[in-house]
Amino acid sequence: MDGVSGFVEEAGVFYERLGLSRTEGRVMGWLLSAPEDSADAPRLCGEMAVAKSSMSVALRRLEQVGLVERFRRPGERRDRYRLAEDVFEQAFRAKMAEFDRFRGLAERGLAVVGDDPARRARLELMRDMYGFMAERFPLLLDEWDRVKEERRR
Amino acid sequence: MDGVSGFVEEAGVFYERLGLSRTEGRVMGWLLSAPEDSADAPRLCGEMAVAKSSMSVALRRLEQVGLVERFRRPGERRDRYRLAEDVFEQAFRAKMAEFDRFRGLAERGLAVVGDDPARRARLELMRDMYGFMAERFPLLLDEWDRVKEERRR
DNA sequence: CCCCTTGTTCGGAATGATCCGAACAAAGCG
DNA sequence: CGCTTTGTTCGGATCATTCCGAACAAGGGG
Repeated sequence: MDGVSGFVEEAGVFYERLGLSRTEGRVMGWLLSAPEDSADAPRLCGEMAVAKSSMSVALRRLEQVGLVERFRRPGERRDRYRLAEDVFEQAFRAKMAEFDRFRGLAERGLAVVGDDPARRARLELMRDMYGFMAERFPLLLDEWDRVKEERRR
Repeated sequence: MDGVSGFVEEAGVFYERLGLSRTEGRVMGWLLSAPEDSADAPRLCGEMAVAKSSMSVALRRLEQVGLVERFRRPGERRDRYRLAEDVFEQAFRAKMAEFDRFRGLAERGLAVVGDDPARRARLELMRDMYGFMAERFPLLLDEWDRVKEERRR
């Protein structure tokens, strides 16, 4: 209870800001702080008082985004859900993709703007900066992998 | 009219995904591709067919977020608006702040979760990773500044 | 002192997203 | 073949956000 359900709720509004729905965010929060490392749908429904239909779409979307994995133990009849092995890395990659879409937007802008240099300068800067970031981000992830390994010892 | 208005609209939905409103996003798009580097409110209202009340709140919020600057030429009676000098950098810093809030969320989780190691491990990983990113991000911005200067020559 | 311009605030309408309960599809078991 | 369990889809209700038009404040000429 208690502190935990507060945390779940907080995670809900948190992830909501990132484009997930409230319940999707709550599921993330619950799984992040869960006693077990996976749960089935009825459990999650009861845990956060949500209709199973809503839970169905929430889980499916979390799965599609790559934050949650769906699996089934052999012989079992219902699916179970757990955080993807690389949830955080996944979230970062999503951010990176966002950067790349920004670069794309800048390029679309350059395509429609004329050739007035002053007008192009801003968009070129935008394209270059987001391009730079999209390029460097994977390296940062690699570096994190190394640091993580190092800290583990 | 033309490609440009299409671009403005596209920018609208783009920035909407980032938490701005549609019209706020359109303003960003218009300023990004504008012939002049600033505009006043009536101009923007006419340009994208929006009530001046809506434009008022949109501009104020863009100003508060730091994406747009409000200024007035001496002797003039109405405000003008332009993209902040460091729009993109500003946007990146906002992202970084987001990372830091994530780290905070992880810490709140650690505070409410017990001391079951398995349960703490995930949240600790989350805290460390977002902490790492929040730490490295400013360096990336510095690096971009250098690269930008270098390319300029 | 009055009026005109500029910008903000307020109440209500419209739009969109989310969520629920119920109906539906699929699949395994007896 | 039924029956049960599990998961998805659908229509409608609810809720939040956005936007508009009108009223309101502030300030600067004349």
